[in-house]
Amino acid sequence: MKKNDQITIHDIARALEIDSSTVSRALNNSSRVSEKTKKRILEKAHALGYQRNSLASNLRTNKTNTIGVIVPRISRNFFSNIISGIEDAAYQEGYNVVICQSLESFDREKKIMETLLANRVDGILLSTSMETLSLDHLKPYLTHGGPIVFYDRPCDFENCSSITINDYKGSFKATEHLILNGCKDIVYFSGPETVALYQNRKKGYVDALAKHNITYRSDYCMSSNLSENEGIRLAEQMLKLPQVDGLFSSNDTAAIGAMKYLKNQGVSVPNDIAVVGFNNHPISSVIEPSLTTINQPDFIMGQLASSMLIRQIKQGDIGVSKETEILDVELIIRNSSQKL
Amino acid sequence: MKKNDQITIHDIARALEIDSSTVSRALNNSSRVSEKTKKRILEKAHALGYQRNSLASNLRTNKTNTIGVIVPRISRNFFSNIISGIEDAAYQEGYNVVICQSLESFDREKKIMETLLANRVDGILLSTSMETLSLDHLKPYLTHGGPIVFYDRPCDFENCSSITINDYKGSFKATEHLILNGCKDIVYFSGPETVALYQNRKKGYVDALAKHNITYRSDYCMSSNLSENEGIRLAEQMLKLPQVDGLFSSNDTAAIGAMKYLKNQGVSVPNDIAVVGFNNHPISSVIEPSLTTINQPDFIMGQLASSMLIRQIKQGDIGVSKETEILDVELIIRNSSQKL
DNA sequence: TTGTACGCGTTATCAA
DNA sequence: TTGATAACGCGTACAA
Repeated sequence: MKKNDQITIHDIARALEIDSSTVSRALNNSSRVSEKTKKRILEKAHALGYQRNSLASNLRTNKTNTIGVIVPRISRNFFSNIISGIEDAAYQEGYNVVICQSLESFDREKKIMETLLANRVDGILLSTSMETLSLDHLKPYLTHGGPIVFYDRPCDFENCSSITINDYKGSFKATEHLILNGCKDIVYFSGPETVALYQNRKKGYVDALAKHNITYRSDYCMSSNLSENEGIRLAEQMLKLPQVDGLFSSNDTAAIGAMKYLKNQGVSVPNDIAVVGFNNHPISSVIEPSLTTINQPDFIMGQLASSMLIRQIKQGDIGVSKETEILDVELIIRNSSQKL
Repeated sequence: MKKNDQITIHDIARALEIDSSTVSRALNNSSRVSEKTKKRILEKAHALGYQRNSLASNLRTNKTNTIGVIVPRISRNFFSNIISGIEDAAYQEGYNVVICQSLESFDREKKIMETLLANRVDGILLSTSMETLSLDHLKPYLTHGGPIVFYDRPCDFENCSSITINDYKGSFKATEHLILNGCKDIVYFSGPETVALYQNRKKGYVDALAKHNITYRSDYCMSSNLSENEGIRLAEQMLKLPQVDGLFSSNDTAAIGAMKYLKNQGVSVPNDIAVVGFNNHPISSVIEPSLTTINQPDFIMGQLASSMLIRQIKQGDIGVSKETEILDVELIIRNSSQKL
């Protein structure tokens, strides 16, 4: 377990009585080395147990072949599917992926940005934390690092591209679905309204009500961090309202908490209160009644974000034009929303 | 978005008409620099927008302050909880974490090992892929890199420590629980029996039967990759057996697939067939009937693995003695296993 | 096709 | 307390 026995290209060169630059070229499969010496070098490298030092190589070339991913929380099913998509595309392009969790903390996000810049990743995929209100902490990376592409949580910053899902439309569809199923008094669970994504979702809810001539009442709109416990708490609060026949939660987790509470209280879903969630979390198909929800193309979003970023990295400084891709969503109708 | 405008310690040195080595010392908060010049340097560094280049530093010091984590699949709840634990402990020690997915592929695992070695991570946390039968691909890293600690999936290799959960005991408890609830003909869903972890779980099942004088029948033991679909398939197969009154699945996912199938076929859980799973997956508490299962301390296992590895990294070559920690598990009794 | 010579940005060593 | 110099391992412009 000593660390001093590193074999370098110079060791190979010495053993073969050639120059290290030739070894370097051979190991990078350059065409400027004869097949014969290339073969000799590769054999000797293997025999000596040579292991390339990417640190040195990256320092020299000023590239790391690595993209950084900042994700609010890995353990959320939605994000781990995105990560799988990101890795899938990156892997095919020969890029490594470094994953960092902000845990929804702005301070951690800032620190991560510094670390990624210090480690000279070639580009960054970013879904901002819920605490992130200003994006100034991205400037050093954009100046000295590389491109940043936002995913999932929409942001508008300098020339950064973004790829998100159509939160507005999903929310609109979900709300309208409840209305078409006879709901008139629909409670809405919102996330933090400082976050653009939740502003969009709320707008979808409001506009769907408006389209069907239902008055928006602010006490029917409840904000939280959308955890399961908050879902329970808000459901309790909801039952205190004069009339409620529908609930649209802007994520499944809170919807599930609410459903558990309602079941507990003997309130029938969907007959007393119809429920629609957002995310298509695996639990939504298992819970009883199964939860109507909005499916987002998470894996695909990851793939697209990854390849968009890598394309921009390869383009270099020139021609990086701001792209904005918005992916379509799908209403998945199950049992929680259809009154008998 | 140009990359040539990197400010280095030399730029700072030049601006201040001092030597770059002093700048380096100041930036590393060395005590061998006067407070006065330290302050001047830090201010100038900030003014110029200096961003440390870790690549160069790591190359020079031959340390990266980074640990690599190889995980079969991030999107499995169990593993993402482990990762959270790993990051939590690493973060506190000031280490960065690089997460890589093998996707249960031996080839990818091999490739990842090479990448991590090339990038000179200081140590590796490894949960081997299901395809991994030989561990020879770890040798280069152990020779030229640093320590490896196995987590979750037990492995015995050279002087590598490991931290796992007590699969045998969990499995024994689960099986005995079924027996004590009146089951005599208990089907067992095993994972690939080439994997040590599943060997241990199987042994727990077999021994529990033996303790209660129930004959083990090999046709009651069914192997698969334990996906939900495999759970469905095996459940179908299970119903063809002469007598079955219990099912112990070595993970929740397959148990859930089976429960869905049984419900579909009008077989009552737990009255006709009692079911116990393994993992305490979030779905297990939501499905109806709720699933009795084995809870594993995933987050804690991650924390422990992380701090064990970092301790070994700090110790260096000397004194790395092989440690083997086995964490206890807990039977969580719910409704799927208690006959009325 | 191969060799020479130097630089990437940082830090360790030695001397002042 | 600071400076001068070399070295980490690799890649590349240039020359041969």
